[in-house]
Amino acid sequence: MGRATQQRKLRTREQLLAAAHAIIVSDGYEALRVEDVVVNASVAKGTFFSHFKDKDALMDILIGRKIDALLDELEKVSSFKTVEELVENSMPLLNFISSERYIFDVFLRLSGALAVEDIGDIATTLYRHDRLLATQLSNSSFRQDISVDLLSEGVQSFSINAVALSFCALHSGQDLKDRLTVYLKAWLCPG
Amino acid sequence: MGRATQQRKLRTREQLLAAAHAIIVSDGYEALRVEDVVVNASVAKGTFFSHFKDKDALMDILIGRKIDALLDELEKVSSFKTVEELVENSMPLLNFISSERYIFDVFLRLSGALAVEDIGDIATTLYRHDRLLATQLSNSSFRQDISVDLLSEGVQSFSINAVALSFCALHSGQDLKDRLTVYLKAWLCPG
Amino acid sequence: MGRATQQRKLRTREQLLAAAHAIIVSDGYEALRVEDVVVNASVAKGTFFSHFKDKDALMDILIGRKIDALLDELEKVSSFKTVEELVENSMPLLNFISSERYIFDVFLRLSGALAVEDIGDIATTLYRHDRLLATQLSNSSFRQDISVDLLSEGVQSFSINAVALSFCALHSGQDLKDRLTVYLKAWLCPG
Amino acid sequence: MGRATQQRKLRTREQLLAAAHAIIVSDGYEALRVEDVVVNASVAKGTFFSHFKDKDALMDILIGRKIDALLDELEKVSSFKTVEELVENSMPLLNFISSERYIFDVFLRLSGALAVEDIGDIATTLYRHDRLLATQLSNSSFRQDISVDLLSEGVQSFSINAVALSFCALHSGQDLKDRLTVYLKAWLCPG
DNA sequence: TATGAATGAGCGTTCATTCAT
DNA sequence: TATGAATGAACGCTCATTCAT
Repeated sequence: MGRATQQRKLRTREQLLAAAHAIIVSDGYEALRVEDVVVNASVAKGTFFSHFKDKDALMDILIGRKIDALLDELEKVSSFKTVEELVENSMPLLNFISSERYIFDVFLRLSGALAVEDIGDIATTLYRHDRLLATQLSNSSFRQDISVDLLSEGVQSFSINAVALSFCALHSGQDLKDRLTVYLKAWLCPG
Repeated sequence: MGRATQQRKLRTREQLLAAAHAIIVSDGYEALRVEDVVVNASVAKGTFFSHFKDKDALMDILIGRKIDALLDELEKVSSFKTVEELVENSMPLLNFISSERYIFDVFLRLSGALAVEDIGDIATTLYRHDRLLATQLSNSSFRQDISVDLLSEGVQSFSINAVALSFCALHSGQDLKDRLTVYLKAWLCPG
Repeated sequence: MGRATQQRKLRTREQLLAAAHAIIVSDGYEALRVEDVVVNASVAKGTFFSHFKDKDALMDILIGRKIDALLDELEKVSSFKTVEELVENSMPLLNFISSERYIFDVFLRLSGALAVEDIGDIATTLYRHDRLLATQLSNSSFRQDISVDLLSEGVQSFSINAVALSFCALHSGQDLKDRLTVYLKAWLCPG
Repeated sequence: MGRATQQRKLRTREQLLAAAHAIIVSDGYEALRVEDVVVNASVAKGTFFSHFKDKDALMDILIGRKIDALLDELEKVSSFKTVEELVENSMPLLNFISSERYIFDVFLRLSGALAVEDIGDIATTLYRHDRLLATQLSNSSFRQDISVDLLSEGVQSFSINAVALSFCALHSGQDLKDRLTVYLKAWLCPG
């Protein structure tokens, strides 16, 4: 593949990603249609599939990019002094996940794939999240009777549960935070 | 509405449910087609939609019934002496939920609706599950520093997480059980 | 059938007609659904069909009533001095017919049935229209070289054509009148 | 769009039209089912709707083609010496229009759209009919006191009326012709 | 690599009408 | 007479994905 061809390919790919991003910003992830993406990118339908394995692959990249940006922020904190601090720092990510059912489903679907490398970019991102959380918890002084990995899995379990409950019309955004705080206090500082 | 007419409607409804149940037993939930249901029930397609809002509504009822049956079993136990006993008794339900991605999705979607009456039968069922678990935990002697409701929500969080992980090809059924045991020991008997 | 029963039947019938009329007034003929009629009349679906052969029968009555009222007005004129006068007097009826495609279709469908008695109320009404027009024309002094019946059929042909053209978005209500005037001058006063 | 692709699309379109035509020839327009068309054309259902907006759009094309063929015949005549000749030459088209209620309805619905280009092929065809008739009449020597366009519209009005009446069970095909002859003599040769 | 026509299974809907009670 | 559950044949549509050029 010549240099020019390579550049063209890259440009097309970015056009597709940009078009998809624009749609998501205005209409949400759920509403994204391959048809619209290719039209907005001024590219043929088939071209889409020569750049991305399938629609999910595109979604993973888009969601992965977003989460990566959020993790960049989260990474600035090396440890948590209190549960409140942990919750506070988790909110941007959780708010994103709870912003749309579609995102939550992707997240949940792939969070079971933590240790699997070949699933794609988003799995890497989620793995990064898992490791980051474990590291931060190991630098913090919560309960010491269980492994950091277990501690981390617990935090994730409660986070997911809190987000799931937030999809019920009765639970507002504030609820998510309060609920998670209660959960994590009981989990991280028992007794 | 005359008594006879009422009975007729009920009968048709049961025919529909029975036909759907038969399909699910042999081919799974995912494979259920409205077309097949009405043919097997010897009923017109229009009739289906006068009984159920859409296919999902039927699915909810079917899944709800199945869970109800499992809860009937679970209800025979009034308390758990050990985490192992709790896990052991939870397995039938968890195995069902993890038996098909479709079921898990329905379960997760509706488990956010606890205590909401107007969502339909399955919400009632999930509420029943929540209450049953809380009662059983209150009769058991696990950690006493937090409310029974919180204890119950934690159990559910970990259960869902364990099931979610079980959908990753790497984790087998045995894993689900072991993983949950580890989780719940850390949750129910900290320190 | 007892007197009381008879009265009840009549009352139900009027309830149905009233309910239908209300729907038509607010949503038009096209939008009328048997379902809505029976609900508004607080009557069962089947009852509708014991009062009217089918939905069309109801429509015919409703449209027939409306046309009859218009003919009552038209009847006050015994002859036309000019084409303009004929057109002017025809407009209420033509405006009604052109007010909705549905009405036009019914009108056209049944206007072929002029001499047939057993088609229903509306046929009688259309027959009345035909006779009325013929009488009025015979009292007028338009071309005398052809029979009054033929003269009348021509007027009706042109009227229908003018209404048909009015359904094209390009032709407004005023057009209908102007167009018809040109037609009828050429038809009624040739040479 | 590549030449080959373009040809392929055209070929598919013709397959669809051919399949539909075959059905119509054997069973009539009324009996045409989209399902049957796609099966006979060995094409997916989705393909149908990417070629035609809906079933009606296909019907319009088919009816338009048929009328076009009839107009090709009619075009061979440049003028009419007598009303009988005009009627005689009009019969193929009128017989087609009166052969099925469905066709008449389409014809009537669209004949209001004369001179409107964007309605579709059939409108173009009807426009062609209108122009052809006007030209033929202008070459003939019927009444000269009115414009050729008006003369033509009158012929069409009477034709439509004659066809409409032919749908009444009482009027046979012969009637249509006779009736039209009477109408047109009075219209074209008054006095 | 790019193109875009074609795929295809199934859902939800419509709604006048019938018929057993 | 009144009831209302049941009928049933299409239609339109969805939309990610494939494949021949």
